[in-house]
This record gives sequence, structure tokens and C-alpha cells, in this order.
Amino acid sequence: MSVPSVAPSIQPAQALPAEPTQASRFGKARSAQSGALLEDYVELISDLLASGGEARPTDIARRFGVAHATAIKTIGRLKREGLAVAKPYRGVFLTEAGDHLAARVRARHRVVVDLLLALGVPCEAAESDAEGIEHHVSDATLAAFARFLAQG
Amino acid sequence: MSVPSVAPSIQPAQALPAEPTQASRFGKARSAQSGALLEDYVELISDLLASGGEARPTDIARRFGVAHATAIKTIGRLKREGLAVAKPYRGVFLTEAGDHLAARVRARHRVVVDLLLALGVPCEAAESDAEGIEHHVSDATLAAFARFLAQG
DNA sequence: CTCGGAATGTAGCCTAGGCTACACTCTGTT
DNA sequence: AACAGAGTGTAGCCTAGGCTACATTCCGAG
Ligand SMILES: [Mn+2]
Ligand SMILES: [Mn+2]
Ligand SMILES: [Mn+2]
Ligand SMILES: [Mn+2]
Repeated sequence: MSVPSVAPSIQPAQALPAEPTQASRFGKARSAQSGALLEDYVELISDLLASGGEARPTDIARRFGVAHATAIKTIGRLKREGLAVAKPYRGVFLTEAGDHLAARVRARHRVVVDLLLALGVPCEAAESDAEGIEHHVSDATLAAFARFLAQG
Repeated sequence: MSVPSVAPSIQPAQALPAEPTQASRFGKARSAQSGALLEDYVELISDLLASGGEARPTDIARRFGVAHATAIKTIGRLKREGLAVAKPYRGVFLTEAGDHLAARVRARHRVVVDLLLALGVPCEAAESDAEGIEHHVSDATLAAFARFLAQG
């Protein structure tokens, strides 16, 4: 997950290699991707809670276009990661960490869409591409996007 | 419909059209991601073949920062998908399809990096983020990026 | 020509994230 | 109060993409 700037756990320290550059870039892309699904989940759950008052597994599954069992399994992962809480048959809620993450993800999502639109990308393509791009936008890049949008 | 503005209290009985929109966007992002690794592999193999004359599993593995067994397994997938050919202990080569894909991927990669740099993203962040972003850039978005770079 | 080390390949294990099938719980209607 | 149907949860299977451990092949020194 890239948004909260959470550092990876451990590294075996690979001192010798002369070019860890390229490998580290691929590694970053891989780990960013692993957090993408959780980011989308907290964002959607936050939306559902804000608008309808409750976030049910079936609603979540339908919005993502996956089977309800898949959504439930991912919700379990959200719980393990401390981003959500849920008691059986009682809907899903976000922890403070989940709420905070959702806010960052939502803001970043908006900036990415706005940037694409500002560059002349057609609306539907902007929305569609942003859904994937957003998870690979670092803080530095996000800041650059915001600067560009601010000045016009 | 991206981030909902406010609570729309009641649905206007739009039961039929449902909302394949959001689900299809997530679906696109997911499938784009599934091709990301193969794209990076053909691009790297093409680079290795062009510069050194051969692409060996160990080289590939080192550049990606993964175990050689992982690289070999992915090369197997490239072969299944008709993008590469490889005989045991003889190195990896690209098919015509793989070559074409590599060319497209390389061009897109360059445009994405150039765009980020043009927007003022620091060099290393641009290279790093582009490695993930590139796989989610549609043709329409790529065209918009190119237009922006062309004029300035 | 032989041999040892590097490269390559294979086997098996793990998690994430899909799916279907089936079982259980809740709830609105009758 | 009962029950049908919707919603929820569980179990089990699959593939992709990581890993380690071990087996095999190749090749350059000696
Ligand atoms: Mn997304
Ligand atoms: Mn999003
Ligand atoms: Mn890439
Ligand atoms: Mn690339």
C-alpha cells in the first residue's frame, strides 16, 4: 500500500548488486499493486457508509462486480489489517485507520481524474484509467499533479 | 459516477440499468493489472536482446529482483501466451507478437515518463511511478499525453 | 578430458484474489 | 407464528506470482 507510506517489513540487505535501481522500481510497482484492492475497498465502504448509512457485503460485491464470497473474503483481510471491523450479519465499518486511508485515497483519486481531464482525456477513459493509475501515484507525483491543476 | 457528492437519499427506481459502470471500471483495472507483468517481461527481454544479444533467465530475474525460479515460471507463461520462445539452456527470444508488444510497451513507457517529468515530478519518482502507471494508460489517455507533450 | 561452479530447470509450498456450491441467519409478508 | 427469499458465511477449488530446496545441464579451467 502506497498511500499511507507504510514501509515494508524486512529486507535481506542486498549490498553487492550494482543496479538495484530497476529492481526496486519493479518492486515498488508490485507492492503498490498489492495494496490497490484494499484501497478501493476502504474508499467504497466509506462512500457507502456516508451515503446510505451502511455497507453490506452484497452491495460491495455488486459495486465491484465480484461474487459476494469474494467480497467477504477481502473484508476479512481488511479486518486482519486493522482497517475495518464487522460482526456477522451486522455490516462493515471502518476503523480510524481505515477512515483515514479512505480520505487519502478519495482525495488522490479525485486529483488523478482531474489531471487526466485537464490533459484532455475523454471523461469515461479518465474515470476508467484513474481507477488503476491512482494506486501507483506517489506523494511526490501527487504533489506535482496538484501544482499543475492549481496553476492551470 | 465517481465520488458521490452528497447523499441521494432515495433511488429514482432505476432498477433496470443497474450500474455496470463502476464495476466495469474496476474490472478493467484488474485485467490491465494481469497483463502488467507480461508487458514488463517482453520489454525487458527486448532490451536485453537488443543490447547484449541474449536474454538469460538469471539476468531477467536479477533485473526484476525476483528469484530465478520465478522468472523461469513467468517465461513459461510468456511461451504459453505466444509471446516468447525458449529452448532449455538456450536463452529466451520473442515471437513476432512479443516483439510488437515490446515496441508498443516501450513507446508507452517513454511517453508516461516524459509526461510525469513535464509535470515537474522528480526524476526518480517519475521512473518509479511510471513503472506501475503505464499499464493502466489506455490508448485514449496515451494520445492525450502525447498531445500535451507535443505542444507544451 | 575432466571436473567444479554457475546457470537452468523442477517440485513443492505459500498468499492473494477469483469462482461455485452449499449452509445458515434474518426479515418482511402472510 | 411461519415461512420464503434475500443476505451472509463457509468450504473447497483454481490461477498467478512469489519463495526455497534440490536436481540437472553446461562450460571454461586446468
Ligand atoms: Mn482504484
Ligand atoms: Mn478509486
Ligand atoms: Mn511496468
Ligand atoms: Mn516499463
